Formats: sequence, structure tokens, C-alpha cells
Amino acid sequence: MRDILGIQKQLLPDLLETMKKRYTILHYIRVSGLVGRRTLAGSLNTTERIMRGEVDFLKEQGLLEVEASGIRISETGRLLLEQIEPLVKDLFGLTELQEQLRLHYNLKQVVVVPGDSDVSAHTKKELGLVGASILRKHITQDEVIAVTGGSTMAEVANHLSPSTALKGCIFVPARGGLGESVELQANTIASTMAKKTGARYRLFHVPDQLGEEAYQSLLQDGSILEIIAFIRNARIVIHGMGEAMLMARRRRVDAATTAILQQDGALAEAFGYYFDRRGIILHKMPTVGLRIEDIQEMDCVIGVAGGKSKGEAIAAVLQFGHEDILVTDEAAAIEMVQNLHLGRHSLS
Amino acid sequence: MRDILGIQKQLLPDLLETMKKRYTILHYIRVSGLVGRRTLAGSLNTTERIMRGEVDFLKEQGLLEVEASGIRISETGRLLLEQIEPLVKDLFGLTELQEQLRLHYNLKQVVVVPGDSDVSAHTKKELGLVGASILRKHITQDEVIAVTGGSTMAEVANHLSPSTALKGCIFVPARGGLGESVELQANTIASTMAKKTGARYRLFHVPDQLGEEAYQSLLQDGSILEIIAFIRNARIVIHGMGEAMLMARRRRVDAATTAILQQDGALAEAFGYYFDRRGIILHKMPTVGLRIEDIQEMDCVIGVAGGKSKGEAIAAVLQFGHEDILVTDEAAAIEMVQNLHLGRHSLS
DNA sequence: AAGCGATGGACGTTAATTGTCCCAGTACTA
DNA sequence: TAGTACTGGGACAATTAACGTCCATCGCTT
Repeated sequence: MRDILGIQKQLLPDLLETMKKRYTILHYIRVSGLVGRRTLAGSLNTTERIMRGEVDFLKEQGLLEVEASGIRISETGRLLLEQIEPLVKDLFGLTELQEQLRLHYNLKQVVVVPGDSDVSAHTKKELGLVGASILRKHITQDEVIAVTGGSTMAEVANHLSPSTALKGCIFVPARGGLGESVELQANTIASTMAKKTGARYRLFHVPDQLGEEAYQSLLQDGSILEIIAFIRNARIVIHGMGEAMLMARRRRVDAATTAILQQDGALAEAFGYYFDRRGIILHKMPTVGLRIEDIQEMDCVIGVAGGKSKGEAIAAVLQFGHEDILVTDEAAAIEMVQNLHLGRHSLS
Repeated sequence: MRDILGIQKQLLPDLLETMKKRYTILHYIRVSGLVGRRTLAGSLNTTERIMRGEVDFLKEQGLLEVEASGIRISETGRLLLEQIEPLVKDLFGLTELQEQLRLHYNLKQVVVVPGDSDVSAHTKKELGLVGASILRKHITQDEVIAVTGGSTMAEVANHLSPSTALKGCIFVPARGGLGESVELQANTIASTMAKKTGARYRLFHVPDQLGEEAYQSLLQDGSILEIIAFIRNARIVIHGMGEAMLMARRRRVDAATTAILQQDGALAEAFGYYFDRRGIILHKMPTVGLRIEDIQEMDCVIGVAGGKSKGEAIAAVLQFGHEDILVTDEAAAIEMVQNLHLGRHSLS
């Protein structure tokens, strides 16, 4: 039932919006009993004329009865409302989550897809699909797009498709090697994205574990300098997020650092930085690339991550406060919103 | 799955139409492989500009890849197409039936609702719903609407709702008493419709079995003459259809007539007339009201009937050739289309 | 190399949507 | 019973979106 809507949304993006609008009107009229057009328009804060169009439509469909004394719901309309109620409740649950997260973390946009990436691979795919579509929408011209690694980003890459608008873009890894397995490395993701879209890409060839001297000498290298310049020019970055300790283990962070992270309460990891619950950076992976100050100046920071287990981590990264757009799934969103409420309680 | 589509059909029929359009385009492109915009427009008979809008949209959604050499479907698009196929088939298998019937019988409009009225009462309700909505759409001003009896028409009456546009109308029974039970008599239906819509009505008080002299004297009666005049003025008639022998039995037609009907191959009954397979009238019930020549002059003859068992009967009435609009269900439509094909075979 | 068919841009025209009043009713109240 | 505060529907200008049409440029094939 839900997936039908997901499918339709691709062909009719404003389907849900229209459905919601008409449902709301119908619902309001049922509750009100007999109500006037202008009153309706006022209550649902839209204009009289638009409300008139909708009412005309709903009347035409036989869902409303409109008399000189006002508008009331018809028997058919009442029946429809009963049938559609569970569906709408389900749907608006998601939009409600979106709004709550958007407002609380002051984001430009939040998209919550139904399901739990921890449980269903399909949900993760949808995360990728939505992530790809959002990325596509925010690319305005030839520009540099910084990406990170991870399985979610790999999924985003999978769902990109060629487009002339993207032809002039350049995908670059946000930071150097972070010890991921090859297929989940930022390098791989960037090249996949470029291949899928027909764009170009640059790779970061940086050894995983880097000593200080090596680091400094690397910064003298021409090709490294060039790609760093690219990254600094990026207007868009799209990245995954993960649980701190899980990522540390996966990236074979040394025992000492891991212990410190654990001790300091590291919760989340994103583009090579580790965050605690308050969104404060505890540690950065020893590699080159995107810096914190670069992120702050980005026009468009897109975070994509889902799964109930990642809820807290995502919240921590959002707390950091430099995200613009979040793409997540229902399970993670619910987790985040619950913690958000708990937080309020503990403060009061 | 089906009910969600049913809901959407009521709440956003316009969006479903665009969904179909976009699906058709996507489908066509998948089949064609690489195809040009103008070729597309020609094949799907729309204009180049409109096709361009749609292609732009689908490209934006990442469902198409458009290059200088033409348009092809993307991986995402192919996936979507697979997912949406059953849904569309469900939705438009019916439209295909509609089109076949409409073209073969040269009708203005055919609506096929999903299901089988023989099996499900819900399907019959939907038949009524659609019938009512079509009736509503075809009423332009204050006018006379002739109706017949039967359970389907009762359902239509149930789903009518008040409307100022209908206030000035007058519902009249198409023909006098036809021996139906009270709640299914045309008289009852006409009065129900009038009450539901806030319109007026006239009744036909005619004894069931009528001798010739009685018939003649009845034609002198003032009130009878008045209502007959009304009927002759009707621009719209909405009627049910039934199986001939079933109707004869239900209406207690005398044994001799029944035998003749059976012998002559009576298949269908509508507004008191009995038809054979070729749509030729075999017999008319001895009562007053709507005549064949009246039907021929009507602007809008709406037939409503469904159920697999009625398929043949409906086909016979359509063969008669004076219907404008048909509302039926999936089971009956399939039955009719199959017979239609059989007919072709036997001719070749 | 030339020709055909492709997309994408440009722009005037047309159609639809929308904002805004007003009018003729209806229901409720004083 | 008279008045008031609503109601839907009609009308119309203004704005906006959609559409038709033409042309430039690009890519592939012959």
C-alpha cells in the first residue's frame, strides 16, 4: 500500500500534496457540518478563489453537497473519508516527522522515506533514490560536488542517471582515504557517480595511515593541491553518516584513539569527523580534504542516512548545525524525534 | 491495492490521467529504445510542445536519459516501469475494455467499474455511484429525466445527492407499471431520485395488466396525458437492463407470451421492451410511456447494468443501437468483449 | 563531407488560474 | 418580524502558466 504511493510519487510528485489538500478540505467540512467557502478558506489559510476551485471539483466528484446555505459533506464523501483516513494518517505521519526535524534543526529540507534501512534493503534503496533526486535538483550548473563513502552513498550513486545538466560537473571525494573497503570508499563513489551521470571526477590517492611528516610532504604535491582546490570550490557536498564506534572499528582506527573516542562519548561520524551528542567535534581522521570551515561555507550540505540504529548518530551530526538537507528513513526519524522530546523533558 | 486506486480515482482523477500519460510515454520509449521527441509526439498523437514538457519532467525525475541523439529510458525508469505496470494494467485494463465497447457499439462514453455485480454488492454500489455521477454531469438545465426500475437503478438513486443544478429537474418513470416489486418500480425510483436531489417528480399510476379497451380509455385520462407529454419532452433517459427470461418471470408475464419470447430467442429486456441477440425488438410490455421513436430522438440514453450473467443481455440492447452511454462492470464487459470476438470469428 | 534527425532555446499567442467584487439568497437572532 | 451576518455563484480584470512554432546547433549515419 505504501509502496504504491512511492511508485506514483515518481510519476506524480505533487500527488501527495494534492491528496492532502483535498483530504484536509473534506475532513474540515465533515467536522464543521455546514460551512461557508470563505470561512473554509480562512481556516485552511488559502484564498477564497482557490478554495472555490477545490470545492467545485469535490462537488463535481459528488463528495460534497453545496447549497445556498453552505457546504456539507455528502454520503459518498463521508464514505471516502473513512476509507482514506488510515492512509492519510500514515502519510502525514511522515510529513509531520519531516516538519518536526526541519524546524528543530533549522534545516532547509527534510525527506523521510517509509521503512527502516536496518531491516529492509529496499528502504535503503529508496534512501538512495531520494538522495539522488535531491542532488540532481540542487545542481544548477557546472560545479564541483564533494561526496563521501559508505553504503548509503553507494546507493545514491546507483540511482543517479545521465543528464546533460550534470555533464559539466566534477565529482570529488570529500576527504582522502578513510580506511573503508574499496567499494565503499569516497573515491569509488565519486567515480561511480561520475560514470553514471556522464560527468568527470577526480580521485584522492592518499595512503590510509599518515604520519605527520608524510602529511606535510603530501600537501606539497601538485595533484593533491589541485584536488584540494577543487574541494574548496565545491558548492555542494553530499555525505553519509554513521555510528562513531562502528565506523572506528570498520576503519581500523588504532586502539588508543578508539579508547579516547569511547571515553569522550563519541556518537557519530561524518566526512571523517567524530561528533559527540552535542554535535561537538572530538576527533578528525588524519587525512586531507574538506575542512570544517569549508563545510560552513557550503551552499548545500546534504546528509543521507537511515536505520533505527543510526538515529542518535544522525541527531548528533545535525546538532553540529551545518546541515542543509537531510534524507533519512522513518525508523531513524522516529528515533530522533523521540530523543528530541526526551531532551525537552530533561531540560524542563 | 485496488481500493487505494479507487480512492484516488475519486479524489484525484485528473492526476491519474497524467499518470497514465506519463506511463504511456515511458513505456513507449522503453519499447522504442532510442527515439526522438517529434516521433514520440506523432506516435502518441500529441503535440511536440506537450511531449517536450513531459519529457523534460521525466528527465528531471531521472526516469529518462536524453542526449543529442535522442531519448532513451534510464535504469531507474525501467525499474519504475516494472513496478508500476500491474498498477496501470489494473487501472487501464478497464479503459481498454471501455474503448473496445465504445468503438464497437459507437457509443459516446463507456465506463467500466472493476468487479462483478453478480458476486459483490460493492460493485453494484459502484455502478450506482458512477451512474449517478454521469447523470449529474449530463444535466445541463431544468429538464425532464426519464428513469426505469430495477435494482441497479435503485442503486443509482441512492447515490444521487442534492445540487442546485438539479433543483429544477423533474424525474418521471419511463413507462407505466411493469409488474416489478414496489421498491424496484420505476415510480419508486423516480421519486427517490427526486427526493435525493431536491428535484420534483411525477408518477405513473397504471394498473399492471391492461386490456385493450382499458388501455384506450387510459389514454384519454388527463393526468396520464400530462405525464406522457413530460416523457416525450425528456432529453435524458437512464435505464437498467436485464435478462429477458428472468425479467419475464419476475414480472409475471403470462405463460403464452413467455413461450413466444423463449421461442424467438429473447435475450434482453430494457424499458419494457424485449430484444433478441441482434437487438431486434420482439415484444413490448402492454403499458404506456416511452416509445421506441422517443428513444431514438433522445439526446442522452444512459444504460446502467453489470454482472457477468448480464453480459449477453447488455450486448443485445447495445446492438439495438440507440444507447449513448453505457455504465457496466468488469465482468460484464469482459463477457461482452469475448462474445464480440467470437462473433468476428464466426463471420470470417 | 553532407544530410538527416536530434535537442534546446526563444518568443509571441493562447488558455487557464487567480484575486476581487458584487448580488441574490438563506439562516439565525434580537 | 426585521435585521444581520452569513452563504454560493456570477463576472471580470490581471496575472501566470501552457502551448505552438520556428530556428540554431549538435551528433550520428551514409
